[in-house]
Amino acid sequence: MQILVVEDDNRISNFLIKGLEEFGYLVTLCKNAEDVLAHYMHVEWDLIILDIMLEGMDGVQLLQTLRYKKVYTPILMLSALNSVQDKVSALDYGADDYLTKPFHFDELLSRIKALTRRQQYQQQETPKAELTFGDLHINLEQYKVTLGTEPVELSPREYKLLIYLVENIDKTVGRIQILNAVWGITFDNHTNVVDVYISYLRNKIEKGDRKYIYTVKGVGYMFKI
Amino acid sequence: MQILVVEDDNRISNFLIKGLEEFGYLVTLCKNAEDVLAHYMHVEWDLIILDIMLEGMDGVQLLQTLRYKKVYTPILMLSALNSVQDKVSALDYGADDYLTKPFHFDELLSRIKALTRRQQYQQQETPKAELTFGDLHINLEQYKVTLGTEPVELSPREYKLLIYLVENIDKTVGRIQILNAVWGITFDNHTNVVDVYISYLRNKIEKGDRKYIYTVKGVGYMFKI
DNA sequence: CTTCAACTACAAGAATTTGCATAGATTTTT
DNA sequence: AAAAATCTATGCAAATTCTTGTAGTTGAAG
Repeated sequence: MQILVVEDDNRISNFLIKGLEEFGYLVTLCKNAEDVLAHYMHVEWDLIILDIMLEGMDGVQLLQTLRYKKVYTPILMLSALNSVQDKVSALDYGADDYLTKPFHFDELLSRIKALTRRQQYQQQETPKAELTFGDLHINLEQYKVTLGTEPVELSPREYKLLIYLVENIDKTVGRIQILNAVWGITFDNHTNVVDVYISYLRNKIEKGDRKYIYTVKGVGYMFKI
Repeated sequence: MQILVVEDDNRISNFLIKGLEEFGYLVTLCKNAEDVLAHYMHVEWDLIILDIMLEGMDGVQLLQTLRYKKVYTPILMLSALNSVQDKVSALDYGADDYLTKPFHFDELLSRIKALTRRQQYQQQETPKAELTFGDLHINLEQYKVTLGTEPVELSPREYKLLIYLVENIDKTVGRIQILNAVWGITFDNHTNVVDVYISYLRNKIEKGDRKYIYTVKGVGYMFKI
């Protein structure tokens, strides 16, 4: 689930990103409205969280522009004020929901769930806590991976990568695709972090001679039992 | 057990919060009806305690609005007057119980117990007052923790944190999640209070070499026997 | 079958982040 | 006023992340 956060206050954006990531969302931050239009529109976001108050073009203007451009991604507006006027204009211009700061994180989560319900049933109709692939066990609640009975110590990034591969089991996923999903949207394609982390993962979960991660030359990687 | 108190008189709210926390409830205060609708509705409260007299939108109006919005959380109304009219309209509009100030705390407690009985049997078929994890005993009624036979002196915040971790036993809880549940609403993630209090707790309950609180790197903490 | 360019694997280490302890400032309670 | 509790700030060691550079692999053209 990819969420774009448009917010120029670092304190708030940090809080949002960290919190949402704790709950398994992939979050990308954009600090101003102009950049959203210039660079972030070609990505298919599941949700956009948009602050009303922004330097330069403000949130409502961006909202208007997006809807004018026929972007129908669910949009959740954030505002510091509980101004009725703001709320009305936001909803008038096509926002899907509206939340005033500060809020309980639970509340944000439940609204996100409501707004992305359409997509959700595909991914998590029954959120399983335990996944098993041969010897490999992944406990999603405990963030714990074991190989047979042996625990596997994965760093956060390694874990995230494994989860992504596993979610796309039997499908080849490209490097850029992985980069987007695991590292967040980035325009840097002169990096080989993906290769490096695939290598780390292999060292940790393919200690036996069982193979899980297959290289698809020229394309990317595939997780397979 | 999470209780929301809606009350604008500080004297009364302090009294309620302190008293309820002594009996192990997690209490959140909201000072006006508007904020309840704006910020607190999407949290799954076990009980809402609602003063009839409030600045702005009053308790009965809020009650009506909540029920109209299909919020079926048990609601206990508080009133300064023993007005039959108030009582009738409160119960008419869907309050579950009604209490006039001043009241004996015992009475409030027994009504809370009655109102939350429905949920209780789901969570704790036999509502245990005493939780035991290895050497660690937590007496919820007496707000007392012992390690073996040795009493453990916890500050209120430490206790609240412990209870939250224990309620989520075997599940990893993130820092933001903890911050929200134990410290209340905040946008501040440039704080390390959670870490500090985890450390305090560990010092107090892991005096032997038994471990209870596990760090999940990059994510948060997990309570485990 | 050999060659070679493109692709992949991974070691080493620099840079950054994280978790934790400690000290002390501030607030609340007694 | 004293004590307790809460929270901030800081430093540091260890873990993590990511870059760079090199060696190895692959597979298609000759």
